Parts: sequence; C-alpha cells; structure tokens
Amino acid sequence: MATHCKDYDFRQIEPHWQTFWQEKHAFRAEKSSTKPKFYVLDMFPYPSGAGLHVGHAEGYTGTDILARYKRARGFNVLHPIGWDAFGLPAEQHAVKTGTHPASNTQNNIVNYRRQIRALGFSYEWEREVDTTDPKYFRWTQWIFLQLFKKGLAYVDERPVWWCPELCTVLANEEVIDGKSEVGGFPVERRNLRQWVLRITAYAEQLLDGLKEVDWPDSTKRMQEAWIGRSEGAEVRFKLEAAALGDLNIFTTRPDTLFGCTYMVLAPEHPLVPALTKDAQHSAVESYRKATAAKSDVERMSEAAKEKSGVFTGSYAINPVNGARVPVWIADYVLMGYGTGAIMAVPAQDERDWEFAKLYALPILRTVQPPADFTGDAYTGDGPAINSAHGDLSLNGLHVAAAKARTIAWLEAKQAGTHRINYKLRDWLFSRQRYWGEPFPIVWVSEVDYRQAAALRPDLPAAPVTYVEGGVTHCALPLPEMALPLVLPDVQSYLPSGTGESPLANVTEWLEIWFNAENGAAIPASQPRPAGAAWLRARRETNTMPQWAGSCWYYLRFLDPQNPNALASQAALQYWDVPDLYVGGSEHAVLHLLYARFWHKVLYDLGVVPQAEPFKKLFHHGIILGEDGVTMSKSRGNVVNPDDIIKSYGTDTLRLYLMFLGPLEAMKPWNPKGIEGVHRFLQKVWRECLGEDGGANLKISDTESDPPELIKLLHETIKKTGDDIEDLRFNTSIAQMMIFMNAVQKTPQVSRRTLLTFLQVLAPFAPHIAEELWARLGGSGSVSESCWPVYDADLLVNTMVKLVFQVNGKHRGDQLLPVSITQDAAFEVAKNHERVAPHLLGKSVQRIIFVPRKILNIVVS
RNA sequence: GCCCGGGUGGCGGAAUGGUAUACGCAUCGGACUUAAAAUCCGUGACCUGUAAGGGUGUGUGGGUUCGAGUCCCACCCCGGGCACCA
Repeated sequence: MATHCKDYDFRQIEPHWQTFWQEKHAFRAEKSSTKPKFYVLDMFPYPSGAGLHVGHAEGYTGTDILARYKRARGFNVLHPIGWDAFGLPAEQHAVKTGTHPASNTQNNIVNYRRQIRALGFSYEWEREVDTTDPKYFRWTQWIFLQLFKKGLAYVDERPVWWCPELCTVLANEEVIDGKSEVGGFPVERRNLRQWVLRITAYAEQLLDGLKEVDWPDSTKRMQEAWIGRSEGAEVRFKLEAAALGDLNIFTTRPDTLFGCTYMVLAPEHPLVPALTKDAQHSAVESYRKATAAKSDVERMSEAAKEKSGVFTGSYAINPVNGARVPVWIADYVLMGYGTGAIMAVPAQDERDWEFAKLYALPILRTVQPPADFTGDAYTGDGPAINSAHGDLSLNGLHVAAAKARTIAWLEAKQAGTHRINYKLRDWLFSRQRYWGEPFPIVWVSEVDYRQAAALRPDLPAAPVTYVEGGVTHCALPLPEMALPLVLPDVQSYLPSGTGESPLANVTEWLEIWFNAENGAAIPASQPRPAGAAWLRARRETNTMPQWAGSCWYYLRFLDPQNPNALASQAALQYWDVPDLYVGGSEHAVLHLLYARFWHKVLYDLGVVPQAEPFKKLFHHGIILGEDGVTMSKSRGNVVNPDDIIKSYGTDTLRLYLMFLGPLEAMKPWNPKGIEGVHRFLQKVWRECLGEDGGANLKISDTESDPPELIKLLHETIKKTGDDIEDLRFNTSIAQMMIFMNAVQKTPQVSRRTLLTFLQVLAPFAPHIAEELWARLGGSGSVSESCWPVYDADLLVNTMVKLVFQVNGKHRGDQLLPVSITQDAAFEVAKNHERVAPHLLGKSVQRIIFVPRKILNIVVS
C-alpha cells in the first residue's frame, strides 16, 4: 500500500496518502456512536481569488493536529470545512468582467479545495457547505424570517457612504480618507432605507453569556467594551416653555445633579428646532448644517481636538433645585446614545469642563476633591457638597450612596428612573448589492397587508413599515414553504444608480403579483391571477451582508443535507456546539457577537438546545512576511503554501508552521527555519529505512531498547499528548526532535519503539507517518491506530540531579536518590569540591531544601 | 487618553518562584569525501583569566524572597483594541 520510493520523495508520498484517505472516507464522523464526541471547528474561509495563504494554513494545521489526535484518543470527531462565499470581491470581479459572480466564486472554491486537500487536512468533505448554495441560504433566509416574526428586524433610514461618480453605495472599508478606494472619487453620506436587526434587545444576555464561555480574556473584554453597559438614571428636566414637554437626559452620575449648570443636545435632536429662539436661529441652523456635513469619523477626530457649540436661547428647569439652566447644542453629544441629550456638570466631567471654560459657563463643585487634587474636573469619589434643596440632601454622602438617594428621590417625584444604557447599536443588516442572500420579503400596500394578515399566522405583532412620499409600505414575508428565494440573473452587476442594488433593475423579478399564501409570484406585467391571495408587490432589493451566512454555519455542519430543518434535533443534541473554535482575533467582536446573537434567538425559539454557540475559543496568530511586516501582495512578501509544498512537502510545511512559535503568537516567516524541520523529517526517514528503501538494519525485532530510550519514548508520548491538548505544538515538536536525536545515537532500536513514535508523529506529519508505518509493517493505517499509552511508572525517577546553591547561587549539582533527606544531601553538598570552597570560613545560617530540586545553603 | 498583550543569545523561541537560553536556525571548528552536497561530532550571552575558576546578565529603576525571566510598584519601548458613549 505504501509507495516504493527509496528516498523521502514527498511529491510521491503525499498525494498517495491523500488519495488513500479520500477513497477510504477516513475522516467521516460516525452518525451515532458510543464514543465521546469532539467537534473542532475552524473559521471557514472566504474563497478569494488570491488562494489560500499560510495564515489560513497555520490555524487549520493546529486544528487538524488536534482532530487527528482526538480520533486516536477514541473520540468521534467532527471536523468540517466550507466556504463563506458571498462577498464584495466576487461582485467587483463580476462588474469588471460581466460574468456571474457565482462562476468566479466556484472557480475560487475549486482552487481552495485543491489547496486544502494538498495540505492533508482531515476534513470531512461530505459535510462541505457553501453559503451561496440555495440549499444553504434557504436556512439563512429562514432564520431571518424567525427574527422578522419575533419583531427583531425593522427598517430605518440610515446614513451610508454614497459615491456619486460610481453611482454606488460603498462599504466603510471601501472609503479611504473620504475618497472611494476605487478611482479616488469623493463620497458623501446619504440616508438610505436599511434593514436593521434589534441586537440591542439581547445586550444583557450577550453580556451575561460571556461569563460561561472559555474564551481569551482579551476577547471577552473587547465584547464587553463593545456592548458597553452603563448604569445610571434617566432624568426628566422640565422646559421653561412648558408646551414643548420635557427634556430627558441620561446620566451615570445622578449624584451630581446639583452641579448641572447647562444642558447640551445633539445637533440632530428633534427638540432643537422648537427650542431655538429667533435670535439664535441662524447660528443654530448653520451649526446643524455644518455638523450634518461631517462624517462620523471627521466629527470625532475634529471635535476631539476642540469643543464647539451654540446656545439655543431656551432654558430647562433642574428637577432637584428648580435652577434655570441654559440649553445648548454641541456635536460632542451624540444622538445615537442615551437620549441624545445630557445635563452638563463641568465640575465633575472633563468634557463639560472644557466646554464650560470655552463658553464661560458656570462651574459648581458638588463632589469635594481630595486636598491634594490639582486637576480641573474631578471625576473621582468623595463627599457631596453644595447638594441640598428642599427634601433632598446629598451633602456628605459619597458617590455610590448619593446616586442611590438621588434615584430614589427622582423616582418618588416621578422626575426620573434608574436606567441601564448600552453602547451597542442595532445591527445594520442590509447591503445595496447583488451578491448576497436576497431578503425573503415583499413590500405591499397597507390595505393589501391587512388582507394578507388574515391568511398568514406568521406575521410579526406589529407590521414593519416605511413611508415614502407619504405612502406607507408594509413588509410581507415570504411563507417558509417558498424558500429559498434565489437571486435572479441580471443584465449588469452595476448598481441601479439610485442607491438600490442591481436587483432593482430586474423589473420582471421586482414588480410582481404575489401570492400571500404560498409565496408564488408572476411578473406584474402579466394579468393578475384570480384569487384573494394575489397581491401587487415589489420585492426587497437589498441583500444580506456577508456576516449572515457565517452566523450559523457551525450548525449546518451537524446535518448539512437536511432538507427539512437547518439541522435535525438529533444532530443538534448529539453534536452540541463546537468544543473548540479556532480563528483570527480580527473576528473578536463582530462575527462572534453576531453569531452569538442569532444563536440566542434560536435558543429562545427552541431551535437549538444551548444558549452559547462557542464554548471554547482560540485565536491563532498571524504569520508575518520574512521582513517582519504583514504579508501583502504590494510588499511582495507573501508566502504561497503551494510553493512550499512543491519544494519541501506538506508535512514539512505543517511541522514548520507549528514549530515557528506558540500558535497564538504573531511571528515572522523564516525560509531558513523550514530547512530545520525538513531535516528532522529526513532524519525520521533515515532512521526507519535504509538506502534501499527497506527497513533500516539497526531495527531489531528481538533486542529490547536501552532503558533510557524507553523512558524517553514514554516521556515523549506524555509531553506530546499534553501539549496537543493545550495547543502548544511548538514544544511537542521540540520533544519529538529530542527523541529522534536519541534514536540516532542508539546503535540499535526496536521496531516497536519506532512504530510507537510514528503514532505520535502522525497528527503532525500524517503522510510520512503513514508511509513509514506501512513500510515498517504497522497494521492498518496509522491514522486509525490508537494514541500510544505511556507507562507512568517509567516516568518516575529514582535518581535526580540535586542542585546545590550557596546564598542562592548555583555552585554545583549531583545525581542523588530522590528520597534523600535534607541532612544527607547537606553532607554531600558540604563535601562537594565545587561547593566546599564557598562554605570555607563561613557559618551556616539556614538551609533551604526542596526535595528533588535544590539545596540552598545560606551562610553569613 | 483608556483597556489589553508583549519585550529572554546573532535569529525564531523554551523555562509549576528553584541549574536562564530546551528545540531549531545561523556562525565557527572538526570528521567523512579527490572535491562538493548530504550526514555526523563539537562550538555557541557578556566581562575577566593561560586555565581551573570568578563576576555580570531575561527592556529600565526599585521592592518582596534563602532564591525572581516568573510576584509587587514606577517608568520606557513595541503590538492590538477602544476612543467626546454623558
């Protein structure tokens, strides 16, 4: 079954065993099994035109080693791969070439599949998924319908980047310094109708769930910061012009209400026009216009340098003391957070202090700073001062107590409430693009919607609507039976020119008679079919963002062919969620947060049995170019795995990627280093086989190995296994090298020892391990053999090198029985030729004895 | 500015508070060879000394400890994230 090459001819060996595994379906997970299950998942790639790079190969090699190891340890392992194949580059390619993005995408997938196979990864190809496959995105659309039904999807006007020259909407990453990435044309903000998912409804659960997952702390912290929970109060300020109602503000420092000397509204705040007095009208208007013209980025970077704002001419009344405070507008207050309005407390807030100084507004300290405090605004803890009026007094109370008392008072007077606020915003879920999942939504009139509602039990509690030119449109979902809604072919992949996706140009698809009961559609140009279920409708032209398909793919892998559900309940129960999820830290927030959100919604719907999708997460590092900077085409420092495989073979590449350093580290590629691991594999080959390709003559079937070698073998089994479990592949490889160096120095070695070593090597370098295993007469395939069991008794040392120190300095050492007593060890040390001189003429103050390790003699 | 992660030979890196530099690369010397490649053996932080040895060394400065790369405090540098979120 093995090849017959005499040398280590990896070009022959590696494809041979790859074919062998493929034909045997060697890595197919068992559907039901008495074995424990293990699900190890990689973040699936976007199949770009550039092909797989070594960065992918790094993470995938790590999980492959673990998957192969776990199989050998008797686990039923699920290790799948697929393609996150919707996305911008394919669409841009389509615009350029006029070919359907699907064809380019499929070409790229073919290339990725070839590269991944060439790396010898033990993926189960029968479970491959492709997010652009209608059989897959049918369920992406289905999940969207569940969100829609639950009232978690709505439509809103949101600002997006629009490039007039290109007639298209651009993604944030396509805009560089206010210019389009392609062509360098100016871009502007434009409000367009967008789908938005109510992820904020899950803010608290998304925060809570982080407590129960085994993730890197830094990633948990990033998600916590992104969700940005803060606790405080919403306070109602009456306006002097009572007819205008109240002004609500959010504050985390209700204890400082007495220090409020002015109010600030975001320039976009809806009350601004009503609050603006005639005398201030022109100033306010021009300030609002100036703010609106700025992008978020400009607004933040410019405003961070210098504060600005305008007085509206109006006043509000502070509920705690009746004080009359002026109302300003300023762009340092953001409409998107809290209520879009704040009470300004310059004495206890640095931003407010800066603003107050600029416009000569009063500053009143209400928290006593420490005596040595020298700064401006004091944001620390301390006793309240100047904070009493009527039946409310905070004076003397520290911050926490003062907050509590204020909130209680506000609630009693109905002037405010305790409130929790999040930085997290709802998720802008639509793109004005062709190459994405179409929304399973049609737009109908209010009258038609009411008619449909009678036929459809699956509509949200409140209809999703948007108003355009005074006409209200209602969003009517396709019935589930009508899924998938596939993309129509288009003449041109160029945007419509109105900011809508290219789909808006496909009139026959867009303008339809729609059967509300079964989702059937015919072009509106044809006569209306008979029956009350047929309504005049216009399809949604937005498509979903690339995140959509990757939000749930880990579930589809459990049961990828299922036509009736995203996965069967049996599969969801048996496989549970991934035991380990490995991918780059660039997805620390968005992908991982979005996927958690969808999972929690599915959990609440009873679709999935657990509340968190990724129990354990690990971020692999980044492989830098030889020059120590990020690999990029423009720098010409990209390493293509295909080239390395050609010159050294996959096993060498895999081993090298793992030997480079800790999996999580950022590390530069070193072409010289790869020679080292290749030499190691050559050495393994030579120790196993002679020059004629037969078993090496030093291999014996009768003689036993020297005890040191047997001990080292067992140490290697233990160390390698432990390190694989901890994803510390670099040190496990070092241990294998130590072992082979010892074999090389041994004149004779038993066949059994070498076969055992090959089992240890197999997860790392599976092709050479299979080849040598077969040639040395191992039974079956090494990939199917069990992980060797080490003999713990052999690892016990009877003698140990005890280190002698004098005053903490290493002065000598000696091999001694592990059970030696302190006194006996001291006797030895005292007379040790290297130690004795350091004791001469000194008196021993103290002896520290750590059995098996050290004897430290402290002398005067 | 705030929150993380990290600074160890010429290089990648190793090290439950207990011999700092495992393993690999590079270097230099040697063996084998007509020669080269491959392979093998040795060398491999700095200062001092003929040597044995002694001293100093894990970004900098302090501290805790019998003993610190590891723990604590302050600072410097590099990388990542967030950034007017009231």
